[in-house]
Amino acid sequence: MELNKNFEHQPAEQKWYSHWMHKQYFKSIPDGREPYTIVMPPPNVTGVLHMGHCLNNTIQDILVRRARMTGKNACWVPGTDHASIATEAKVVAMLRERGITKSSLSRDEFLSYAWEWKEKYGGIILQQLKKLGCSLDWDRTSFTMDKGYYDSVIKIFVSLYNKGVIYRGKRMINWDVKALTALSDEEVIRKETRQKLYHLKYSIEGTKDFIIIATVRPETIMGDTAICVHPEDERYKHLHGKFAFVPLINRRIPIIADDYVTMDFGSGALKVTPAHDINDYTLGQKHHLEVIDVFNDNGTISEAAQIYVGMERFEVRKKIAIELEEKGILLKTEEYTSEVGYSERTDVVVEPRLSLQWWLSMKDISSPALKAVMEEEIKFYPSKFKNVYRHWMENIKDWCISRQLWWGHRIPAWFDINGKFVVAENEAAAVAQFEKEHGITNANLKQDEDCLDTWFSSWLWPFEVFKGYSQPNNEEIKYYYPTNTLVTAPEIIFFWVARMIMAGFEYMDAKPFQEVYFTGIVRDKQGRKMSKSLGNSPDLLALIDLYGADATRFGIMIASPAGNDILFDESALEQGRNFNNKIWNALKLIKMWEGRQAETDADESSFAIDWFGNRLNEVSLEVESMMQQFRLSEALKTVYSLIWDDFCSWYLEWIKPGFEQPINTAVYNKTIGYFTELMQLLHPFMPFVSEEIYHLLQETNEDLCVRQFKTAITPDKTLLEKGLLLKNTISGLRDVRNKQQLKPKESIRLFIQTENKEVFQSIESILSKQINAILIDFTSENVANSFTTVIGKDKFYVVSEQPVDTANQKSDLEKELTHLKGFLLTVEKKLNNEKFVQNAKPEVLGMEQKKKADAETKIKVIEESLANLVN
RNA sequence: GGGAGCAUAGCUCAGCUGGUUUAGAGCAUCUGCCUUACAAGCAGAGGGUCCGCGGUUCGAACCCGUGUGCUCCCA
Repeated sequence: MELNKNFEHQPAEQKWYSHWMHKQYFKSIPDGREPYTIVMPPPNVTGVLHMGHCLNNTIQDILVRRARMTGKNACWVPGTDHASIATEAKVVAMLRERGITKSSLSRDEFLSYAWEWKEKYGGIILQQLKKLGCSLDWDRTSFTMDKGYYDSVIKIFVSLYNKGVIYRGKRMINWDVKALTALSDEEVIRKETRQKLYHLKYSIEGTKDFIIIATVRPETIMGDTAICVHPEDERYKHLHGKFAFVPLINRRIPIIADDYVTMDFGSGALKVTPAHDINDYTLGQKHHLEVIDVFNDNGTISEAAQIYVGMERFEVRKKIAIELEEKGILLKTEEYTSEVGYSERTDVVVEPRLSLQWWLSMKDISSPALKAVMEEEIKFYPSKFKNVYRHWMENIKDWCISRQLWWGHRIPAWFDINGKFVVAENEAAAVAQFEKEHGITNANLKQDEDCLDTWFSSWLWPFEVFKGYSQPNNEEIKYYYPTNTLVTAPEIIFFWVARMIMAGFEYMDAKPFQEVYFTGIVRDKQGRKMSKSLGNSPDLLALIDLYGADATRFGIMIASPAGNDILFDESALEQGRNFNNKIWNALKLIKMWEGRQAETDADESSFAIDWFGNRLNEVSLEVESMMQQFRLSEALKTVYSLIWDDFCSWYLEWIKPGFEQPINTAVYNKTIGYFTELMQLLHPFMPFVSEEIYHLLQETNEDLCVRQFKTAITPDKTLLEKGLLLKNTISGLRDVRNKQQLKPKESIRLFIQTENKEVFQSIESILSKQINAILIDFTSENVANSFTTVIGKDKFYVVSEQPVDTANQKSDLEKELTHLKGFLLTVEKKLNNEKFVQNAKPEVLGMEQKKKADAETKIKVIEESLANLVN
């Protein structure tokens, strides 16, 4: 069979993905096996695949594929999130392009556009995950606004309302003036922002005096309803209880005292604007101040402000500053940097605003969720996130769950014209409920216009994808729940992870997952977070096309320990592609032997075969343990090095027959077996190339994708050590050849001075092949005209046609001698320390004694060599 | 302002219970090789004040304190 020069990823990816699908390997139905379940964090329905998804889903696929190969019934559930704000924003933008404004549409009209958009573009991301090789059970694809899921969200709202956990309340919220909706605290991004601090004069009633106020928001002065000073501030004690006038509009406001004020910030006097600042609001409530809202929903100035009505807030900031300056009220401005909140979705400055919203009381519902993580009923990897989690859960605030949007789950509250309301699953139930609660029959009710926060639906994800709430105790929920592993970004630990845990305990009476693996954040080479605005996010599909899905998976996994950010570097993908090529070439080599087998003497290769078999067992066990600890990056590195170094660089070279010579059939078959096992180990990480090679190695109807791992046995330590000795000896002697500037084709004669003659005899044939020696013999004394080297405790004399470079050799030996003597000194220092001998554990003591003996032997051997050199 | 974390080779990171040959790997670098699987390769080599200072200990990259620098979260 003629093989291509390089592995061609594109045809292999297409062929194997559709083959796996055809065989329904990813499909899971409950059976007698132990389940292994992962629910995918649902991406936004309008999203496209980016680096974060790539990392996250590669990790999940590795875990799922490995589980599938170890006897588990693996079930990985895909799906998408309706993402109310993000999706609605996209639909609004799309409509704007067509010349349609949202306000000109009815709710139903808008929603039909939104659904049309969702059907057209929704779920592109799921198709992209197939390119990456993700082994998802596609029949289970869920969407947070599927009919059944939608109904469950509504029912849960009603249930929580009836339990008294959901309430309606006027609170200070974060208002997005562009999206025209409330935002939860988590949706607000704080950024250091350069601002100006304006110092303004407020005149004091009945005097010619004035008080100076420093503010970054002069456009809100029309909403001022007090001035506050610190009660102990000597500068202002005479003003307590007096009144001042708001500049420009001359409204009379009291001067109050409260120790909330920081005396040494600005002038020490604070303007209190309860409608537009959370702290001022609290202060206002304490002192019973009036609340004057000077903004409209969209961030323009309202009638209540009296001036600048209808103008945009930041425009007004500039204009009012000019007016205040002209009128002599603005004393000075300073540069000032502070943190300002921006909307995560629209990136506009968030306006604190008093608003009537729906709230979920978090205190009771959160306590089992906190306990479960603290007591490791749910384990976090890495565990440092436990602290973060605890800190948030212990200071948890009520959750604002209403959003002024249409795309989402509409709040099931029904109002009459007088503002009386009931909460019910549907209109008919509401009418009945209204009669019960308010004594009014056949009331004319209108449903709340608002939607629920997206996370109020996705917190049900781990059980509702199995209909655990809508069809309690069904076969699937009983089998798959609690799920096994959640793989997610630490950014959404509060948004989503914490709330899923709460919902799990509240509605399933059990945790939603056993363990959470937090991935890192993908950053670019300079350590910047990848984002659209920076344009530093590479086109993932282009990368997959170029390097292949396996190489992409390799590149993103090779340097990404759990919870650490990963610096994305395209050269890692290149390394992955080179790895593919390496494996491919190993296959080509073996394929060359396919038709060139004979019943020759296999003794020469027996050591290689025994050694590699043991090495394979050793690494299999290591990988298993790393996988259990979620050390995926290290596991991949280990497999990489097993294949590249141990298999290709050592094993294959050791068994390789001479030019055009046949290979022993038994050795050949053994090698095919080893290669197969290597591909199996690699498969979870790089599924396509491994499946392709598996099928090319030998004709089979089985697929690697579902091949079960055999149990690794404990390796033979002496054999492994012998392998190590062989490797070290070969490297050491190759170094001698290099230093002697011997060409590969120039052969040498080798004399070994050792106490372990039998060991070297058993590896002699491999050794001679690897260092191109025409003769290997043993000696008990110095060999004349040779280049001497000491490897471990053994001495090697290399005889070649080249003249021996004594000076070079001498300096090498001296360097080694200095090192050893220094080393011996530290060991002796320890051993001569009485306290060490008394306190150290016996095995440590023994080790030190062995170190000393070894070093002394080596020193002796080197000194002898040096003495011989002088002669 | 409050809290958490990080600092080890040029880069990315291991180093898990303090002792495992005076610190390991991959990538990059350098030297030599187009050796009949692979130049996307082979063989070999060099490269370190384990951030600074102080302490605990027979013994510290690891534990404690402190300083510096960076990152993240919360207000």
